[in-house]
Amino acid sequence: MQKELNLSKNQKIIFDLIDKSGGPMKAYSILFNVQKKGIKAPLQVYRALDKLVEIGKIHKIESRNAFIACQNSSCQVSKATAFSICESCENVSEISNSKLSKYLSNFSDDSGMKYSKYNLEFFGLCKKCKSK
Amino acid sequence: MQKELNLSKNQKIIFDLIDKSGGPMKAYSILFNVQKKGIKAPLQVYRALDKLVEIGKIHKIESRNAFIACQNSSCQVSKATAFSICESCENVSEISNSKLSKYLSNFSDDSGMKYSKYNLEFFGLCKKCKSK
DNA sequence: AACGTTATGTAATAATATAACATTTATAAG
DNA sequence: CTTATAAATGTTATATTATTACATAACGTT
Repeated sequence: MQKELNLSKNQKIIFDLIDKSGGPMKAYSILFNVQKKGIKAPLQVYRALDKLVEIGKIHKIESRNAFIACQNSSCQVSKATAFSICESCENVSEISNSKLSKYLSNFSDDSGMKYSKYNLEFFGLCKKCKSK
Repeated sequence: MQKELNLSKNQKIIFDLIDKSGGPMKAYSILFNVQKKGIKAPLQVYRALDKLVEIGKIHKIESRNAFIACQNSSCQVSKATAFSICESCENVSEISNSKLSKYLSNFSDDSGMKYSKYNLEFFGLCKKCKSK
Protein backbone atom coordinates (compact mmCIF):
# COMPACT_ATOMS: atom_id res chain seq x y z
CA MET A 1 0.00 0.00 0.00
CA GLN A 2 1.55 3.24 -1.11
CA LYS A 3 1.35 6.51 0.79
CA GLU A 4 1.33 8.35 -2.49
CA LEU A 5 -2.31 7.52 -2.98
CA ASN A 6 -3.14 9.67 0.00
CA LEU A 7 -1.37 12.72 -1.30
CA SER A 8 -3.46 15.75 -2.12
CA LYS A 9 -3.30 17.42 -5.49
CA ASN A 10 -0.59 19.94 -4.68
CA GLN A 11 1.37 17.44 -2.66
CA LYS A 12 1.34 15.00 -5.55
CA ILE A 13 2.40 17.58 -8.12
CA ILE A 14 5.28 18.68 -5.96
CA PHE A 15 6.37 15.23 -4.91
CA ASP A 16 6.37 14.02 -8.51
CA LEU A 17 8.51 16.94 -9.57
CA ILE A 18 11.09 16.38 -6.86
CA ASP A 19 11.08 12.64 -7.36
CA LYS A 20 11.57 12.91 -11.12
CA SER A 21 14.34 15.46 -10.75
CA GLY A 22 16.42 12.78 -9.06
CA GLY A 23 18.19 15.28 -6.86
CA PRO A 24 17.66 18.03 -4.34
CA MET A 25 15.41 20.90 -5.35
CA LYS A 26 14.97 24.30 -3.75
CA ALA A 27 11.59 25.69 -2.85
CA TYR A 28 11.55 28.57 -5.32
CA SER A 29 12.83 26.38 -8.11
CA ILE A 30 9.95 24.05 -7.37
CA LEU A 31 7.59 27.01 -7.39
CA PHE A 32 8.86 28.11 -10.78
CA ASN A 33 8.39 24.61 -12.16
CA VAL A 34 4.83 24.14 -10.97
CA GLN A 35 3.41 27.51 -11.88
CA LYS A 36 2.10 26.08 -15.10
CA LYS A 37 0.14 23.60 -12.98
CA GLY A 38 -1.57 26.37 -11.07
CA ILE A 39 0.54 26.55 -7.97
CA LYS A 40 1.32 30.22 -7.82
CA ALA A 41 2.45 31.14 -4.33
CA PRO A 42 5.42 30.19 -2.13
CA LEU A 43 3.12 29.19 0.68
CA GLN A 44 1.44 26.56 -1.44
CA VAL A 45 4.83 25.04 -2.05
CA TYR A 46 5.98 25.24 1.55
CA ARG A 47 2.79 23.69 2.83
CA ALA A 48 3.14 20.73 0.52
CA LEU A 49 6.82 20.42 1.41
CA ASP A 50 6.03 20.48 5.13
CA LYS A 51 3.52 17.70 4.73
CA LEU A 52 5.78 15.61 2.51
CA VAL A 53 8.61 15.95 5.01
CA GLU A 54 6.26 15.04 7.84
CA ILE A 55 5.17 11.81 6.20
CA GLY A 56 8.69 10.98 5.07
CA LYS A 57 8.21 11.17 1.30
CA ILE A 58 10.91 13.80 1.06
CA HIS A 59 13.72 15.02 3.26
CA LYS A 60 15.16 18.46 3.76
CA ILE A 61 18.87 18.85 3.17
CA GLU A 62 19.40 21.39 5.90
CA SER A 63 22.78 22.67 4.80
CA ARG A 64 21.42 23.40 1.35
CA ASN A 65 17.84 24.47 2.03
CA ALA A 66 16.77 21.90 -0.48
CA PHE A 67 14.44 18.94 -0.63
CA ILE A 68 15.05 15.47 -1.99
CA ALA A 69 12.75 12.51 -2.51
CA CYS A 70 13.22 9.72 -0.03
CA GLN A 71 15.27 7.03 -1.69
CA ASN A 72 14.47 4.43 0.87
CA SER A 73 11.17 2.80 0.01
CA SER A 74 10.64 1.47 3.50
CA CYS A 75 11.13 4.82 5.17
CA GLN A 76 7.81 6.20 6.30
CA VAL A 77 8.87 8.88 8.68
CA SER A 78 11.94 11.05 8.67
CA LYS A 79 13.38 10.23 12.03
CA ALA A 80 16.74 8.96 11.00
CA THR A 81 18.33 10.48 7.94
CA ALA A 82 21.84 10.47 6.54
CA PHE A 83 23.11 12.02 3.35
CA SER A 84 26.31 12.27 1.39
CA ILE A 85 26.87 15.60 -0.30
CA CYS A 86 29.47 16.40 -2.91
CA GLU A 87 30.86 19.84 -2.23
CA SER A 88 31.83 20.26 -5.84
CA CYS A 89 28.89 19.15 -7.96
CA GLU A 90 26.36 19.30 -5.12
CA ASN A 91 25.14 15.82 -5.85
CA VAL A 92 23.28 14.43 -2.87
CA SER A 93 22.35 10.91 -2.05
CA GLU A 94 20.67 9.31 0.86
CA ILE A 95 22.74 6.84 2.79
CA SER A 96 20.99 3.72 3.87
CA ASN A 97 23.36 1.75 5.96
CA SER A 98 21.81 -0.36 8.64
CA LYS A 99 24.90 -0.40 10.84
CA LEU A 100 25.07 3.37 10.76
CA SER A 101 21.40 3.85 11.47
CA LYS A 102 21.46 1.30 14.24
CA TYR A 103 24.48 2.96 15.77
CA LEU A 104 22.94 6.41 15.67
CA SER A 105 19.45 5.39 16.72
CA ASN A 106 20.90 3.75 19.80
CA PHE A 107 23.33 6.53 20.55
CA SER A 108 23.12 8.14 23.93
CA ASP A 109 25.49 10.27 25.90
CA ASP A 110 25.67 11.37 29.51
CA SER A 111 23.32 14.32 29.07
CA GLY A 112 20.33 12.26 30.12
CA MET A 113 18.69 13.13 26.86
CA LYS A 114 16.89 10.51 24.81
CA TYR A 115 17.08 11.26 21.13
CA SER A 116 14.05 10.61 19.00
CA LYS A 117 15.45 11.85 15.74
CA TYR A 118 18.69 12.65 13.97
CA ASN A 119 19.99 14.06 10.75
CA LEU A 120 23.50 13.48 9.48
CA GLU A 121 25.20 15.13 6.54
CA PHE A 122 28.52 13.93 5.20
CA PHE A 123 30.55 16.16 2.89
CA GLY A 124 33.29 15.37 0.46
CA LEU A 125 34.02 14.91 -3.21
CA CYS A 126 32.14 12.34 -5.20
CA LYS A 127 33.95 9.86 -7.41
CA LYS A 128 33.56 11.97 -10.55
CA CYS A 129 34.67 15.22 -8.97
CA LYS A 130 37.61 13.61 -7.22
CA SER A 131 39.05 12.38 -10.50
CA LYS A 132 39.00 15.81 -12.13
CA MET B 1 48.40 29.79 21.82
CA GLN B 2 44.84 30.98 21.34
CA LYS B 3 43.25 31.64 17.99
CA GLU B 4 41.23 34.45 19.53
CA LEU B 5 44.24 36.72 19.46
CA ASN B 6 44.16 36.64 15.69
CA LEU B 7 40.57 37.72 15.44
CA SER B 8 39.82 41.04 13.84
CA LYS B 9 37.75 43.69 15.58
CA ASN B 10 34.38 42.66 14.23
CA GLN B 11 35.14 38.98 14.55
CA LYS B 12 36.07 39.45 18.18
CA ILE B 13 32.97 41.48 19.01
CA ILE B 14 30.73 38.88 17.43
CA PHE B 15 32.51 35.89 18.84
CA ASP B 16 32.43 37.34 22.35
CA LEU B 17 28.71 37.97 22.07
CA ILE B 18 27.92 34.44 20.92
CA ASP B 19 30.29 32.90 23.43
CA LYS B 20 28.84 34.85 26.34
CA SER B 21 25.28 34.06 25.32
CA GLY B 22 25.99 30.41 26.02
CA GLY B 23 23.62 29.22 23.34
CA PRO B 24 22.82 29.50 19.68
CA MET B 25 22.25 32.96 18.26
CA LYS B 26 20.71 34.01 14.98
CA ALA B 27 22.40 36.42 12.62
CA TYR B 28 19.92 39.25 12.92
CA SER B 29 19.75 38.92 16.65
CA ILE B 30 23.53 39.25 16.68
CA LEU B 31 23.23 42.28 14.42
CA PHE B 32 20.77 43.91 16.80
CA ASN B 33 23.08 43.28 19.74
CA VAL B 34 26.21 44.71 18.16
CA GLN B 35 24.75 47.83 16.62
CA LYS B 36 25.85 49.84 19.60
CA LYS B 37 29.38 48.71 18.84
CA GLY B 38 29.25 50.11 15.34
CA ILE B 39 28.37 47.01 13.35
CA LYS B 40 25.43 48.22 11.36
CA ALA B 41 24.90 45.94 8.39
CA PRO B 42 23.99 42.28 7.94
CA LEU B 43 26.97 41.73 5.73
CA GLN B 44 29.36 42.72 8.47
CA VAL B 45 27.80 40.08 10.66
CA TYR B 46 27.76 37.38 8.00
CA ARG B 47 31.37 38.01 7.07
CA ALA B 48 32.50 37.62 10.64
CA LEU B 49 30.33 34.53 11.06
CA ASP B 50 31.78 32.96 7.91
CA LYS B 51 35.29 33.48 9.16
CA LEU B 52 34.52 32.24 12.65
CA VAL B 53 32.92 29.11 11.22
CA GLU B 54 35.89 28.61 8.93
CA ILE B 55 38.40 28.67 11.76
CA GLY B 56 36.18 26.59 14.01
CA LYS B 57 35.45 29.15 16.74
CA ILE B 58 31.74 28.78 16.13
CA HIS B 59 29.50 26.27 14.42
CA LYS B 60 26.32 26.73 12.45
CA ILE B 61 23.29 24.81 13.63
CA GLU B 62 21.92 24.15 10.18
CA SER B 63 18.41 23.16 11.17
CA ARG B 64 18.03 26.39 13.11
CA ASN B 65 20.00 28.90 11.07
CA ALA B 66 21.84 29.78 14.22
CA PHE B 67 25.41 29.94 15.43
CA ILE B 68 26.94 28.61 18.61
CA ALA B 69 30.39 28.97 20.12
CA CYS B 70 32.51 25.87 19.88
CA GLN B 71 32.43 24.15 23.22
CA ASN B 72 35.36 21.92 22.51
CA SER B 73 38.57 23.79 23.26
CA SER B 74 40.69 21.50 21.15
CA CYS B 75 38.54 21.90 18.06
CA GLN B 76 40.28 24.12 15.55
CA VAL B 77 38.37 23.37 12.43
CA SER B 78 34.74 22.41 12.00
CA LYS B 79 35.12 19.14 10.20
CA ALA B 80 33.31 16.90 12.59
CA THR B 81 30.41 18.33 14.51
CA ALA B 82 27.57 16.82 16.49
CA PHE B 83 24.85 18.55 18.43
CA SER B 84 21.94 17.69 20.63
CA ILE B 85 18.92 19.90 20.21
CA CYS B 86 15.89 20.05 22.46
CA GLU B 87 12.80 20.44 20.32
CA SER B 88 10.92 22.05 23.16
CA CYS B 89 13.22 24.65 24.72
CA GLU B 90 15.61 24.80 21.76
CA ASN B 91 18.58 24.30 24.01
CA VAL B 92 21.59 23.17 21.98
CA SER B 93 24.78 21.57 23.10
CA GLU B 94 27.76 20.25 21.30
CA ILE B 95 28.40 16.57 21.71
CA SER B 96 31.98 15.58 22.20
CA ASN B 97 32.11 11.86 22.27
CA SER B 98 35.28 10.32 20.99
CA LYS B 99 33.67 7.02 20.08
CA LEU B 100 31.05 8.79 18.03
CA SER B 101 33.50 11.05 16.27
CA LYS B 102 35.84 8.18 15.58
CA TYR B 103 32.99 6.11 14.18
CA LEU B 104 31.78 8.89 11.92
CA SER B 105 35.19 10.10 10.80
CA ASN B 106 36.02 6.59 9.68
CA PHE B 107 32.66 5.91 8.13
CA SER B 108 32.60 4.94 4.51
CA ASP B 109 30.01 3.30 2.35
CA ASP B 110 30.07 1.68 -1.05
CA SER B 111 29.67 4.95 -2.97
CA GLY B 112 33.42 5.31 -3.41
CA MET B 113 33.18 8.66 -1.72
CA LYS B 114 35.67 9.71 0.92
CA TYR B 115 34.11 12.05 3.42
CA SER B 116 36.15 14.94 4.70
CA LYS B 117 33.49 16.48 6.90
CA TYR B 118 30.24 15.73 8.64
CA ASN B 119 27.58 17.41 10.70
CA LEU B 120 25.16 15.53 12.89
CA GLU B 121 22.13 16.89 14.69
CA PHE B 122 20.23 14.86 17.27
CA PHE B 123 16.75 15.93 18.32
CA GLY B 124 14.71 15.11 21.37
CA LEU B 125 13.60 16.49 24.68
CA CYS B 126 16.12 17.59 27.24
CA LYS B 127 15.92 16.44 30.83
CA LYS B 128 14.02 19.52 31.99
CA CYS B 129 11.47 19.48 29.22
CA LYS B 130 10.92 15.74 29.48
CA SER B 131 9.87 16.07 33.12
CA LYS B 132 7.26 18.73 32.45
C1' DA C 1 57.44 52.10 0.23
C1' DA C 2 55.18 48.84 -2.66
C1' DC C 3 52.57 44.82 -2.93
C1' DG C 4 49.17 41.40 -1.99
C1' DT C 5 45.86 39.84 1.30
C1' DT C 6 42.42 40.36 4.64
C1' DA C 7 39.01 43.10 6.72
C1' DT C 8 35.72 46.90 6.70
C1' DG C 9 31.80 50.10 5.26
C1' DT C 10 27.58 50.92 2.76
C1' DA C 11 23.61 50.40 -0.20
C1' DA C 12 20.81 47.57 -2.58
C1' DT C 13 18.68 43.32 -3.43
C1' DA C 14 18.12 38.23 -3.64
C1' DA C 15 16.61 34.03 -1.56
C1' DT C 16 14.14 31.60 1.93
C1' DA C 17 10.08 31.23 4.79
C1' DT C 18 5.85 32.51 7.49
C1' DA C 19 1.47 35.16 9.17
C1' DA C 20 -3.21 36.08 8.55
C1' DC C 21 -7.45 35.39 6.65
C1' DA C 22 -11.02 33.48 3.51
C1' DT C 23 -12.69 29.50 1.17
C1' DT C 24 -13.04 24.74 -0.45
C1' DT C 25 -12.56 19.78 -0.30
C1' DA C 26 -12.25 15.41 2.08
C1' DT C 27 -13.42 12.34 5.94
C1' DA C 28 -16.06 10.58 9.42
C1' DA C 29 -20.19 10.28 12.62
C1' DG C 30 -24.80 10.23 13.36
C1' DC D 1 -27.40 12.34 3.34
C1' DT D 2 -26.26 15.93 6.21
C1' DT D 3 -23.78 17.85 9.71
C1' DA D 4 -19.43 18.36 11.93
C1' DT D 5 -14.57 18.41 11.75
C1' DA D 6 -10.20 18.22 9.91
C1' DA D 7 -7.22 18.88 6.05
C1' DA D 8 -6.03 21.33 2.09
C1' DT D 9 -6.19 25.34 -0.90
C1' DG D 10 -5.98 30.27 -2.56
C1' DT D 11 -4.25 34.91 -2.00
C1' DT D 12 -1.89 38.97 -0.27
C1' DA D 13 1.37 40.72 2.41
C1' DT D 14 5.38 40.50 5.09
C1' DA D 15 9.18 38.53 7.88
C1' DT D 16 13.61 36.36 7.97
C1' DT D 17 17.93 34.90 6.17
C1' DA D 18 21.71 35.77 3.11
C1' DT D 19 24.41 37.69 -0.91
C1' DT D 20 26.10 40.99 -4.80
C1' DA D 21 28.59 44.82 -5.99
C1' DC D 22 31.59 48.31 -5.26
C1' DA D 23 34.65 51.40 -2.59
C1' DT D 24 38.00 51.99 1.09
C1' DA D 25 41.08 50.85 4.93
C1' DA D 26 44.28 47.99 7.72
C1' DC D 27 47.72 44.44 7.97
C1' DG D 28 51.76 41.64 6.85
C1' DT D 29 55.70 40.86 3.82
C1' DT D 30 59.55 41.83 1.50
